[in-house]
Amino acid sequence: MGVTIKDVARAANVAPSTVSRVVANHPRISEKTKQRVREAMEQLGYHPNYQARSLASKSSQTIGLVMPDSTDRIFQNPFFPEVIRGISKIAHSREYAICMSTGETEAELYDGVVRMVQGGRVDGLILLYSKINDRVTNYLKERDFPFVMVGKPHTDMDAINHVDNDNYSAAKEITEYLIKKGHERIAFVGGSPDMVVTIDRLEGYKQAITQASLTLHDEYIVREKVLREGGEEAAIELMNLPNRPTALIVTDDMMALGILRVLNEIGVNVPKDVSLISFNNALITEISQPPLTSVDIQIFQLGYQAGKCLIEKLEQPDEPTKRIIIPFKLVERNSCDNYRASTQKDVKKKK
Amino acid sequence: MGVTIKDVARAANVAPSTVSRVVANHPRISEKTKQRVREAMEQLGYHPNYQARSLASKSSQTIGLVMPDSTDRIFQNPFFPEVIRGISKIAHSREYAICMSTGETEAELYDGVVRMVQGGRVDGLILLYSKINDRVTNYLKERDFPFVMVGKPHTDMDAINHVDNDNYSAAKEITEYLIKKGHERIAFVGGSPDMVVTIDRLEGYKQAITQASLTLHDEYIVREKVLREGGEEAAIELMNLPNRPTALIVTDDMMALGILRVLNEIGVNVPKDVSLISFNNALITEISQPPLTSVDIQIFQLGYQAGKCLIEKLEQPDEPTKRIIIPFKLVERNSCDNYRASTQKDVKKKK
DNA sequence: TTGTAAGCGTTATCAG
DNA sequence: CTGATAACGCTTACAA
Repeated sequence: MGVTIKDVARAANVAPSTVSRVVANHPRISEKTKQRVREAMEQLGYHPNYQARSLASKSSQTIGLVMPDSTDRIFQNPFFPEVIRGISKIAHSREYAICMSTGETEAELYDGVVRMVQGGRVDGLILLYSKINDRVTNYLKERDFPFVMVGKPHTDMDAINHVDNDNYSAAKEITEYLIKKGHERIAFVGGSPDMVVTIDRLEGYKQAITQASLTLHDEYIVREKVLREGGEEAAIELMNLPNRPTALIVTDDMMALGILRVLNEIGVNVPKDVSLISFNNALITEISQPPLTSVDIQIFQLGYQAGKCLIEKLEQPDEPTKRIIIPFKLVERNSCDNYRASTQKDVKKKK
Repeated sequence: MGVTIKDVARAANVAPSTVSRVVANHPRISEKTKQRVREAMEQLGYHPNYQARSLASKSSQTIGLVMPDSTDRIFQNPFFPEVIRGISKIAHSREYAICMSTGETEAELYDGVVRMVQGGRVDGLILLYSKINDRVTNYLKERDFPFVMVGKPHTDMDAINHVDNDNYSAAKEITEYLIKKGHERIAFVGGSPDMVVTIDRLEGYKQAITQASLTLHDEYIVREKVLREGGEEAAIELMNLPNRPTALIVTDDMMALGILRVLNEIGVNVPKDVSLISFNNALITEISQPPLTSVDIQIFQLGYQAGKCLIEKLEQPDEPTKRIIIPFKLVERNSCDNYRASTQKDVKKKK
């Protein structure tokens, strides 16, 4: 295919090993030869062969990305491009390549990961999801293969590098935010119940409700597997409740958007009749009408820090296990309003 | 790191080369030894080392993905996850890995590609964009490196494998669709003017307008670099025109969504006052209110076929250059209506 | 500071 | 049908 280290060596009148050293910027090499070799490289258009390098050095300088299985349409969630952008950024600057692994089913995905790992294609992995009892996670832990998780591990928190938001606090905070606005009947619409993020946020929500001495209604809690369709059905059911909620916490912008639509269809106005608040702060929250109040979880940072953490681990294997918490920020737009009893049929107290 | 071909050979009492043959499913090998070797592999948990394999066979079995530079927020466009899903599907089934290349600037991106190519990291590339005078494209053409483009090449159409929609016809068709609905003042809001897709669609639009003997107003044609913000400004300008359009063709769903919002804000109702039709048929078109009429360009297929085309090229280098056209389909939702003069101040004729 | 030579884990070319 | 053996392009002791 191309020009090899030997060609360069010949051209520069040095040994191949010297060229290798120049490429690696080895300190004990004279400036003179460095110059000479670099010129030769330039002239011949030399580029190191990564396969050979990997083979010899037993490191591929590439990071593997593991997506959740793409059976549902979760993939269309802008979350992924954005984390990837963050990971790319740091990877690029540290000269790591990025390899993706996807699969339609969990088994396919697992297979892909095993091949990547055992085949030596990647030095480490970043898991772009966190769910309970995950085969991939178990496999990696068992093999003691370097990886970092975006999200909170369900078990072994202290043994798994991860970068996450404080989802518990975030959910608690926005619930309190709604309570402060006078809402007492607040519903929670979460994603798949086996995603850790759902669990955490639900916990924060519950805590806030309880702490405010409000009653926790089971009917107000919905967790749906499918990102969109589920949310929409859930919304209708919630609205059909005899004592329907006046505010909705939705754990994903896309889902919230879907809910917004059905609400409109059945004549429920946001934010007048129902307040809506969601997570992720994707581009669409700005575009939506009304623009959605949403929790900015800093997806880009999530990715960037995950990448950084992994690379550090790879380059200094004795680096301690880390837990990195990315701050969140509530971005207020126009989907939340104060509770006004007057607009509701089933009036309670409250002015 | 792990168990190698030699370990397996020893365990099965054969030569390493025999193991290699078994892995490759070489025909001239007895069933007996195949069995024996396979058992040994199973027992030892053998997985071939890809780096070594690549080095020896001079093929990496991986496909590189080249994204557009991520300076604007184009990356948040659901187009990308979806093409990637398509590419993944075929890649997975043919046992190819996927390597991503991104960069913030064009230069960074170009660098990444060169490293991938010259470093032997990938056997071929898929470009997920098509723009005029692209450095990456030129480089690949010059080196005669296998690649396929998603979209239509600006030049050398016959020499570049590509998969595309017939964007000219698509645009023409939807323009005619609007004309049939009675619209005579139809505006075109496209993306960056140096993306080939913008050029093609604009051409189709123009053709339809001219063929219907309507006048082509320059003020009705807008091309904006930035995906969202641009579109929104454009919409306001269009609406401020003395003779404002009654229908808008927007070349991207996200953009259309943004436009939809500003239209609402300035009191212009879609579809009553203005009809809106867009491209891509992303999930958000269903969620939007009103749901958007959009052209389904079958993004998944675009990716799948691009992957297939590349792999075929890689495995049979004498495969002729291909041009694959994926059919589109207009998906009617609720953002288009018949033109009704009554709702407009500046009444023309037309019933 | 630089050169020599032995791998890294495969595949491929010959023999047999 | 199977076994030696030489690459593949690079890194890295070990020498010099």
